[in-house]
Amino acid sequence: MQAAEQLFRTRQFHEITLDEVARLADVGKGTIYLYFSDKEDLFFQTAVAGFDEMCELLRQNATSGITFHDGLLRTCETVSGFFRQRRPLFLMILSQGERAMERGGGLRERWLERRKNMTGAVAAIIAGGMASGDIRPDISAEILAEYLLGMLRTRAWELADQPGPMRSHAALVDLFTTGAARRTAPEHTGISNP
Amino acid sequence: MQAAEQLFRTRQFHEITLDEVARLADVGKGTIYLYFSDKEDLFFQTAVAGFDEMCELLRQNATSGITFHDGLLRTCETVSGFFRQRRPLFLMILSQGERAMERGGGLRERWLERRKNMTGAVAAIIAGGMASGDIRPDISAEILAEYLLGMLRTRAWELADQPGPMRSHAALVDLFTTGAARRTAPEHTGISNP
Amino acid sequence: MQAAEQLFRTRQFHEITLDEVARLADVGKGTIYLYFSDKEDLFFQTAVAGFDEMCELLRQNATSGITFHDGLLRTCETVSGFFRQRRPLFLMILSQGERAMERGGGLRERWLERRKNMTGAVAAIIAGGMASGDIRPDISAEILAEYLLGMLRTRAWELADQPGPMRSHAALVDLFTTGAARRTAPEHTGISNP
Amino acid sequence: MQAAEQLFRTRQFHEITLDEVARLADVGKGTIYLYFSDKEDLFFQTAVAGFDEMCELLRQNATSGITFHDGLLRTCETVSGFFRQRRPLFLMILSQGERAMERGGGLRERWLERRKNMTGAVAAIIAGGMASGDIRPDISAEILAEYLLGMLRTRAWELADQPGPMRSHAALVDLFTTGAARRTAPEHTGISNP
DNA sequence: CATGAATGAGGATTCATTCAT
DNA sequence: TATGAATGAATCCTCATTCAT
Repeated sequence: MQAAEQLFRTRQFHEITLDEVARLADVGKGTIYLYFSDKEDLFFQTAVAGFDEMCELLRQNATSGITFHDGLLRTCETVSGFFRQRRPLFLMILSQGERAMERGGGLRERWLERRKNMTGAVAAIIAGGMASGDIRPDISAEILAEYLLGMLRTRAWELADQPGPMRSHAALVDLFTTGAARRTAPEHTGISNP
Repeated sequence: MQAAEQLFRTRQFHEITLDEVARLADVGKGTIYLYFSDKEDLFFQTAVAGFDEMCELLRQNATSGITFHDGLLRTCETVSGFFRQRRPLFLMILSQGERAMERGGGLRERWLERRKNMTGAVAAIIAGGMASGDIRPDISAEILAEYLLGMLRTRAWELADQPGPMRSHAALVDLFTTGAARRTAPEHTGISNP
Repeated sequence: MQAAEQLFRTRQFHEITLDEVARLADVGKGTIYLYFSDKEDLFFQTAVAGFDEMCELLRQNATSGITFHDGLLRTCETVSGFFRQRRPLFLMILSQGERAMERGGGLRERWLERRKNMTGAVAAIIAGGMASGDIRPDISAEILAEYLLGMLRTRAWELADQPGPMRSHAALVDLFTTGAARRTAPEHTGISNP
Repeated sequence: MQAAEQLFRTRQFHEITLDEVARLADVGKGTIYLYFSDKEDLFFQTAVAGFDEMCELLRQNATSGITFHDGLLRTCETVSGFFRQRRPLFLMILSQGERAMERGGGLRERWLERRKNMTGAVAAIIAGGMASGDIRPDISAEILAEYLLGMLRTRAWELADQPGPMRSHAALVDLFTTGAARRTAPEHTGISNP
């Protein structure tokens, strides 16, 4: 049924009719209401499932025995794909997020849990970097994770059509780790200063 | 009339009725259609005006004769306030953005222009940092501006309720400029590398 | 707009669609919602208007300077016509009555007031009969009015298709006033015993 | 299965879902359709069963060897209980009555038969009164029965919350038999005229 | 016989938009 | 130019009914 999340990937909550969902899922309209109490419920279940899927991928990245740098790179790729592919879905999550807060039925809890899950998955990888001495320890891994996610979102949405060298995730990781300031000594991340 | 953007600040596009807008603006409903072709048009005009307002502020920051670092700080503060205060407005822009693309009437052009305006205002400040040698020149100022904006958005939205030291803009600027990597010489808030 | 009460005269609440009402009233569907908050509201306004109309007629009967007996007769005719013509409307009132009690907006008060109005109009005539010595004083006029209304309802609904002498209102009034018991001495109401 | 008439006692036809009925009866929803062709059929069967039950009680009253007056009193008590307890059921019968007329399947006949049954049971008792000389013979027992039922309905529905002396069935029987007119010889509860 | 998941027709309600004044 | 009453298309949701198991 969530296969009808396909619609949520490309269009917005209020642009999608349940008739459409039903038609695409090839079920009767009433059938949807057997499994979801609401249009909103359908949306949240779908969103939550998306999060879970991504978190699963992230966790797989984390457990594979590669270096921190490569792990971070792969994390970026995973998240990037998700963000780019599901822009409307994430927009919906963003905009409907607090709407969920006002609803009963434990949605609030489930929602916050998933959000924390996603951030946590990235934070875990960053925490690994702290442990290995690659990442500064003076900012919490969670906050760094949020900022990294913010940059990835920017890349996926605002810079989606930008050409050029900054397209590589390596460059993004470099910016995230070494910052925007000019460096006198060349670094190890592969982007050579002029 | 745009004073009715007050509504857009706290609620979503499809949650706002034109009756409300008209009532708040204290005009007849029909009057709106004398000045805006559409509900969507009203929205875009409002959004664009918001952008212009912010750009104006940014430009004032840029021209005042302060150091790059202070200018960047003030820029962050300006943008932050805008982001925090107008989360729903920006969400609308984000989500309705491509809708605008498909519409006629030069909206597409006007929209892209304003977006470029905002990014440009931040980019100009960053370009100043490049000129002064504070910012690495190997990534275009526009892209750096986008990322900075992304971090500011993250701070305004995702980290809105986070307590602690990362709340100061100084900390955010530090992260943006020096990066997340551990530095050999522990130097926490300075900008220039040793 | 209440001219669409015509529909309520012949069909039941849930058998009537607002499309029908709108079509018959020759207005847009939305227009109905400008004047009635609800389908239920439309129903109650209509019902109340019906009551008022009947009460108006009853009051006209009461004020005309005729004997008690003739007044009662005319009252019966008036009520009868209403009952027969608006069976579904009254059924609705009956069945939706308590529904109204649970709703806010002063509907409860308005409803009880109208009901009391109708009973009161009949009770006033009966009270006249008490004053003139025609009606027994040991039962309150209101209760007698209720029973008379009950008999009229029976006549209008259950006996609608009964042929024969009991069709005349005179006979009903006789039954109401002199009762069902056998009388030894002939009375003054015109129905002679065999 | 008709044990689910419990629902019909307190709510209206269109407020009751078959899911509810099935759940309460503790059978599958489909099972209902094995025994009833329709929701309406279920309703009529239930209503008819209610009538039969009441008629059975009435017949028991009639056959017990008590005086006419006591028999009438007990009849009133029996019917009253039924009316008060099943107001919604009778409303349904009233309002759906003609709907039954338009349906095939002999429902019309079955319905009219039961109606005649109930009236007949009361009429039989009244006919007994005619035979004993207690009841006037110039109005058919059936019609008198209808009016008596009408008064009982009024008492059960309209006067349900009325306090005071008219609450006793004796008073109602008195009104029915001796009428509302003032009597020259004040004789308040007796049945036979002097 | 019994079931209950699936169905989809049907209806109340909202709200952007128009247009006569 | 300003208005706001009128409009009706659009959509969520319910629930009687069916039918494969």
